[in-house]
Amino acid sequence: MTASANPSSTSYDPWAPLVDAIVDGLVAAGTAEGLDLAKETVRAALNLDGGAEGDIAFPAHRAAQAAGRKPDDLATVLAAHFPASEGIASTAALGAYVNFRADSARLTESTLSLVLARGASYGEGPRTAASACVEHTSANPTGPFHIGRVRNAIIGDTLARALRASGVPVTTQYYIDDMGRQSAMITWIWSKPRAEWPEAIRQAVDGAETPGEKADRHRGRPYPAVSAYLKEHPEAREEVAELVQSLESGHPPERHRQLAEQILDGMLASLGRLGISFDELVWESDFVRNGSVDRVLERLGASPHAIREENGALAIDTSSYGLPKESTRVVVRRGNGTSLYVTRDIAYHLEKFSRFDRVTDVLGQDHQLHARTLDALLAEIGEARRPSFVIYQDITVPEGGRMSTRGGSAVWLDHLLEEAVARARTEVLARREDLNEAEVERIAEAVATGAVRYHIVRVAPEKPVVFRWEDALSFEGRSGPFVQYSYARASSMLRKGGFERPPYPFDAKLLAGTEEAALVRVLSRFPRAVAYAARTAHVHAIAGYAHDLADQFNRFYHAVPVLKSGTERESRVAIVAAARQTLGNALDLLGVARLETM
RNA sequence: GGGCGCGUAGCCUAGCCUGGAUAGGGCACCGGGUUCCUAACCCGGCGGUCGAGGGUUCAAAUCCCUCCGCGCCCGCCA
Repeated sequence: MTASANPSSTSYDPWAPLVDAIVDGLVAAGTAEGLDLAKETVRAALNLDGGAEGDIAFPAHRAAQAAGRKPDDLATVLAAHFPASEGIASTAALGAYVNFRADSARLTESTLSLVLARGASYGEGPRTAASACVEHTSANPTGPFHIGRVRNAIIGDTLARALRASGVPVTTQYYIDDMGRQSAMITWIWSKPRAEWPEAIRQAVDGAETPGEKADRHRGRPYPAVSAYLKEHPEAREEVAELVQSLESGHPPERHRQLAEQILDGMLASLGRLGISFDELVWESDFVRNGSVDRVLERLGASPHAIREENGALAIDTSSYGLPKESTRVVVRRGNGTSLYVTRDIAYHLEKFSRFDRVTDVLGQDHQLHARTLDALLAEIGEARRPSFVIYQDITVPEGGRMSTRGGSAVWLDHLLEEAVARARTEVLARREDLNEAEVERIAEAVATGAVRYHIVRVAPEKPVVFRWEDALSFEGRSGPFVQYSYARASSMLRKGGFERPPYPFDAKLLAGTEEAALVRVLSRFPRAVAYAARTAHVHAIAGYAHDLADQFNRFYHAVPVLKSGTERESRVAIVAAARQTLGNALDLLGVARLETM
C-alpha cells in the first residue's frame, strides 16, 4: 500500500510533467527523423483534451507542412520514434494525429497525492508578487439591489477569488458614488420631515412599507416617486440641483453620508448572504475633498488637446484616440467649475495605480464608452498604465428590456432569495425528517444562495441573460445545488465510514476501473480550469468545471461501491476524499456554501 | 447614422482568445433504475452543422469581409 506521496512545493498541475515529457519526446522523435521541431511550437499545438483516442493529442498537420511531409506519414513516424517515457502508457498514430495515453495508475497516483497533500490549496498556482485590485459592484446607494446589479457583484467576486487562487494578492473595492443627482435625491427627500413630503411621494410610500424593513429598502422607497415628482416640479428640481452643487463642491449636508451608509449597509447585507464582501469601500467624494481631482484637472488643462469653452468649461479633444466620432469632445470640468464623473474616475484610477500592479474594473456594457473614454484621458495626462475591463451584458426581463426600478420590472435580490429559500425549505423538508428547524433553515439558506449565485455565474459575462424565475430557482441539473449535493454525498460517505480525517492511503493499481479513471481525469483538470478563469476573466469556466466534476463523481458513485467494497475499500475512500476536496475547493471559488449534509 | 457585444437543437448553454479527428452539457419530452454508501441522483432514447452569404486555409462554430436579427451606448448624467 502506497502512502500518499509528498509532492514538491513547485508541483501544482498533475499534467505538467506529462506535457513536458511529450514535448521533449516529440522533439526527440523529430530529430531522429532529421526534423527540427521547435519546442514551443509543439507545446502550443498539443490538444490537452485529447478526446476518445487519448489524453493528449498532437495534430501533425502544421509540422508536416513546414517539413514538406504528408501529415499522416509524419504522425506515423513521430509515433514510431517516440521514446519510451515515464508516465506515458501508449503512443499511437491515427490519421494525422499522434495520440498519447497517460499511464492511468501513475496519473491516479500523482493526482490523488497532489490533491490530498495540498488540500484546500489544490488548484492554486504559485504565488506572484504582483498585486491586483478588482473593483466591482459599485452600485449607487439609492436602494436595494436588483438581480441585474448583482451580476456585477457575482462576476467580480468570483474573479477576485479566481485571481487569489491563481496566486495573485487581490484587494476588492466598491466605489461608492455619493456625488451625483441620484444620491442627492435620497438626501433631499429624507432631509424633510415626513409631514412636509409632497403628497404624491407620501402616497407612493405609505402602505408600501413593512415594519422593520431593511435600511436599503426603507430609505430607497421614495426614490422612484421622487424621480417622477422631479420631472413635474421645477422648483423641487432646483432644490436638488443646489444639493448636487453642494456635493460637488465638497460640502455635503451632514446627513448625506450617513444616509448613504445606512442604505449601503442594507445592500451589503444582501450581498453578504451570497458570500460577497469587500476589502475596501471607496467614496467618490473623497477624491474631490483631498484635492486629487483638482490635480487631474490641472494636468488635463495642460494638455495640447485641451479646449476651454467660453463659460469656463474644460473639454479634451480625444479624436486621436479612436473613440466613436460623436464622443471626441469630452467635457472634464463644467462651466461652474465642478468636476464630472469621468474626471473623478481618473483620480480614482491614479490612486489605484499607485497601490496595485494590476487594476481591473467590472462594468456593465452601458459603461463601455466610459471605459474607453477613461483610457483615452489617462493617456492624455501621460499615464502609461491602463485598467483592464471586464464587461458583462445586462440581465433583461422576458418582456424585453433591462431591469428597471422605476418601470417596476426589477427583480429584487432579497425577494429572489426569499423565494429561493422557501423553495429550498420545501425540498429539505420533503427528504429529511431528522433535522431540527435550525438545521433545515441553514441548509435551505445555503441551497438558495448557492442556486442563485451559480445561476448567474454559469453564463459567460459577454452573453446577455434573460431572467426567468423557474431557471433561477432550479436545484437540478446544471445548478449550484447539484454541486453541493455531490459534495454532501462525498462528505456523508466519509462520515459513515469513519474517514473524516486524513491520511488517505491508497494503491493506485486498485483504482483501475473506467469510472475511477474518468474521475481522476476530471480531478486533474482543476488547476488548469482555475488558471484559465483567472487569466481570461471567464469565471463561468469554474462553474462549468464544478458541474463536470460533480457529474463524474455521481457516475462513479452509482457504478462503484466504496464502503461496501473489499480490498479496494481504503483506496476508493481516498478517491472520494480527493473528489470531496476538489468539489469543496471549486465551491469555495464560486462562493457557494459547502454542505456536509443536505 | 456610428461604436461595442451577442446570435449554437423547442428552451438555456460550453467550445471561439491559441483553426484540427463523430460540436460537449443542462431543461423539457419518452423509456428504465431505490431490500444496497443521500434518487436534489443514475442509465438509455429523442433532437443541432453552429443567424445568412462570401473569403482565407490541407482543415472554419472558431480567423477575415458583407448582410440580417437582438441588446447597450453615443449628456457641461452617473
